[in-house]
Amino acid sequence: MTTQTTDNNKVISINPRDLPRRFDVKEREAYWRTQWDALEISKHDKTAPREASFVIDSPPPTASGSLHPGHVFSYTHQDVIARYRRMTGWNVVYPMGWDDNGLPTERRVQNYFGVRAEPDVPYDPDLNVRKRRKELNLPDDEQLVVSRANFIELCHQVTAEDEKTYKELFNRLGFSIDWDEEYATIDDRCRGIAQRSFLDLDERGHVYTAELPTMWDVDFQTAVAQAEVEDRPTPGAYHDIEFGVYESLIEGEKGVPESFVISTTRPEMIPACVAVTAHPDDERFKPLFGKHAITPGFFAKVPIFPSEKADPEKGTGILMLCTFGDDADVEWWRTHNLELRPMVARNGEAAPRTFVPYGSDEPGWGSLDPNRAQFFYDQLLGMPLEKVRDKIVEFMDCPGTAAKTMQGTEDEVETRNPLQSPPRPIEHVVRYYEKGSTPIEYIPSRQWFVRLMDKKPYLQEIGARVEWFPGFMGKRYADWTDGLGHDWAISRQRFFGVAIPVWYPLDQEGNPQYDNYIVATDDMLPVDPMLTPAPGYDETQRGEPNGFIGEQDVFDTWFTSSLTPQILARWGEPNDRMSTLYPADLRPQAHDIIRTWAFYTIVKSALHNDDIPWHKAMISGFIVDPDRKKMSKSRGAPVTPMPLVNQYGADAVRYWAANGRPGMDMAFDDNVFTIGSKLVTKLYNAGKFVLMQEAEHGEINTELDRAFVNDLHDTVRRATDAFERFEFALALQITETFFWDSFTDNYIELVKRRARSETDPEGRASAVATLRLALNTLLRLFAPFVPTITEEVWSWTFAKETGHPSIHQSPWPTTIVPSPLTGEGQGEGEPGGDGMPTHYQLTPVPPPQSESSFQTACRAIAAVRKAKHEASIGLGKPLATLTITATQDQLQQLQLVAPDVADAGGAPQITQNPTNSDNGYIATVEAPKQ
RNA sequence: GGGCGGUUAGCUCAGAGGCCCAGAGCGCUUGCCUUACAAGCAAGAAGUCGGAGGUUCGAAUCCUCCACCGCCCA
Repeated sequence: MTTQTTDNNKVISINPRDLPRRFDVKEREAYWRTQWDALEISKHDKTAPREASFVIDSPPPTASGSLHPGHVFSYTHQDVIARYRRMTGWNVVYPMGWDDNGLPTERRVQNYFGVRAEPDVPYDPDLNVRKRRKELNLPDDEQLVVSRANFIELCHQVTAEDEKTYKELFNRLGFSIDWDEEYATIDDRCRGIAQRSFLDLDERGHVYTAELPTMWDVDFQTAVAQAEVEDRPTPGAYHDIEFGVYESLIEGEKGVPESFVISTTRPEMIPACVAVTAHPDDERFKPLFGKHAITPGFFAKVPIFPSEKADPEKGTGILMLCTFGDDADVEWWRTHNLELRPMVARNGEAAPRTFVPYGSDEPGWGSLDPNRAQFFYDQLLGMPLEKVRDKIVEFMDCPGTAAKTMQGTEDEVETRNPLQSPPRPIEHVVRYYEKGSTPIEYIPSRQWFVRLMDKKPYLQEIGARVEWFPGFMGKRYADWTDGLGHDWAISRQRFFGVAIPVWYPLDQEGNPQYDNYIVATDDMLPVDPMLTPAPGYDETQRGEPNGFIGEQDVFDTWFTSSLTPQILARWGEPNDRMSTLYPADLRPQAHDIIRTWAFYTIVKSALHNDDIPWHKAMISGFIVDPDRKKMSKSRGAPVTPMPLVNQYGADAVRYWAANGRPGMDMAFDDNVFTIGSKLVTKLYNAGKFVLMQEAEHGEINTELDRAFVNDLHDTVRRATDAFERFEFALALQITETFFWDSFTDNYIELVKRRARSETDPEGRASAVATLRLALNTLLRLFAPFVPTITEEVWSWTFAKETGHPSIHQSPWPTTIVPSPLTGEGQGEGEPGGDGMPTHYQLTPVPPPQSESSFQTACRAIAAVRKAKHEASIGLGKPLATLTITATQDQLQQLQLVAPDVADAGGAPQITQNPTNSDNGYIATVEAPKQ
């Protein structure tokens, strides 16, 4: 690009012939990405004080997940804010991390390599999966069993590859991420911080370990937390099954019914039934309260008690409690001190159990007829619950399971089958692990928990101190917190995760002393208790009586990712920056993870720091299908972002994303990409036109120009206001409308001739100065949205003129915006120190005689166009005469800008025709005689 | 069942007390190769602002109820 600098008194203009006719998006995007790296536009000043910094706690993506338009959408929102904040003088800290530990990666590794980890397999330092599979002649559908350490290595290998794909897209889109701050939630640093978090929570008494019924996924065989569970409509069936009444059948008590019918969707849980309940006001069952039921087939004697929570409308109104069918069972079991009969093994199959007579010393489940119970039960062994259900229904449809047979053998007793009628199919909602495909079970197991149930009001109070954009998202957080039903289960029975830094001493018999657990000391972090001995022990004592064992479980992924503000601030590390980077300023994220990421981050910040994790949370919406449904991978080919960038260019894709307001879902509509491309082209062409005008430097002295600058100021003010409220979509719209309608379609057309005038050097200088001021300003307003094209046009002359090689390092065009330089902004800012750059001031231009002069000119020229159109005169054709009819007042207004209007209309001058009726400006035109 | 959003032109969406007797882009109709731009410019057609009440001089906008769509939670 060459610029012409003829002499010092002329503006620097460009020769359009130096520029390609069309903007080569791909080539220039690649060029500017490289330039931005060289100019370090994404770097921040590590020595800057807290109040001058703007810290973005960006979401670390799971790279093993698939990229989709939603990523582009919400990450663009962040970058728009980051770029805007940089221009307003903030020291923007914009890091990026990867949240790769956890199930999605494990699953991907399992599928990708065809492997499975097992804890006791020895590590193979030279493992080559493909080779080994071949050696063992494994069929494709059989998994190779590898060691935990090998498996973890494979996870790292896969995520490293996947991260590249993400990084490439992020760079293509021009995200101004500071990659110096890159982290992964599984790297040494983050593992250390996650474990430090555990140590701190332990010290403060917020964690505990206990053997409790916990929500469990039988496929992945791990505990899951409430936040990871979702309800899904699932086909099921009601089974009406008759239970016996002990007091009546066995003891012969009069006035007590012999039996009652329970309607259940989970007949497979009958062996685990430990009680029966109905509503206390339910007349039908009042005689049963205080008595005992006999379960069909397994002949357990279980109490029948009244409970307010039983719904008389549901089923037959009386229900069985099992250990454990659902949340309510857990609650009843706890409050009524019921027996524990857990029948589901961790793999989701019926676990081996022994039935014994009541009163026996043998361990086992009591039964009035242990032999028959055992006979039935043993047929269920090794079956998944679904099969168990079928089998039990089968049992219930034969007389031998009837409770009444307790009075004698089935031959002697006239009875009927417990199953009263064929199952009645229904659809009901069932809880699933969000990544699983088999319903959640409640299985008693030893887990680690963070105590939350006692902290709801406190957590709500902290959440309320965060400023949410849009505001209603704050209510989502409050509602979720309000509805918490469990403490946070933080242990997971996985491999690729952060180890829980605890050990358990073993007693003389080699039994673990869970309550006397040993935690790591801070200087050991990060630590793997499976590899490092507990403090005070040596490795030879591992697993030995009086020795120790290390905790095998790892943390819930959210346990680490909830620490992103602390990770960024390097909490507890030698270069701890908590005092300069914490709490963060902005948490951008989508609304689906308010209950997880946002919630847990607030939990951690509250418990560790008694503070908010960030001042503001900007919540992005979702990308939905054109039919308003959630975009799903299952339906058709998913849209992947990279082809979109290739097709439309990064700026156009960003334009699309920036059109989605915070909190609002947006339909996927490729139309908007086209609009974005058009904007890019328009900026290119408008830039070319403005900068090719040659003129002397001069004052902006013409009424039209001054009025236009006045409108430009107004646009800057409104766009800035919108940005300050995180309404970037509105800011874009304001800028775009002004650019397209006011600037290119009207102002440029009005001054085109004057800008080239040979006879009016002052008017020409004024026009060119205004054009350049407007372009310069509008480019800056657009820069956060379409960084490439604005940088391109900026580079032609403005980079040199302003001394800012990159527009992205140039100041935002206003002085009213809050920033560390003006001492406003976050509310706690201090005035900027000496040597800080001053804001870019719009050239002080004197006010116009009438603020509406520009609008007047626009209305008048529109009337001229209309007249020309109606007279079938081409817009570019000259006119012999131009008469404008309007009221006296309007004509007076028009007088101020008449020469420009006449010029733009191609007329020598305007003939005024006053009228009393106000119909706006009406033009009458005459073409020149041929 | 509860909470939160949404419902405006054929499509995608702005507008949240008077500046709107209703706006943009796309699509549609008509005209224009006007030396920045045909990926453009201009002129047009097109909507009882989901429904019903209410407040008000005045309601797309505020209040109440209802319907439908979506999300979250039971």
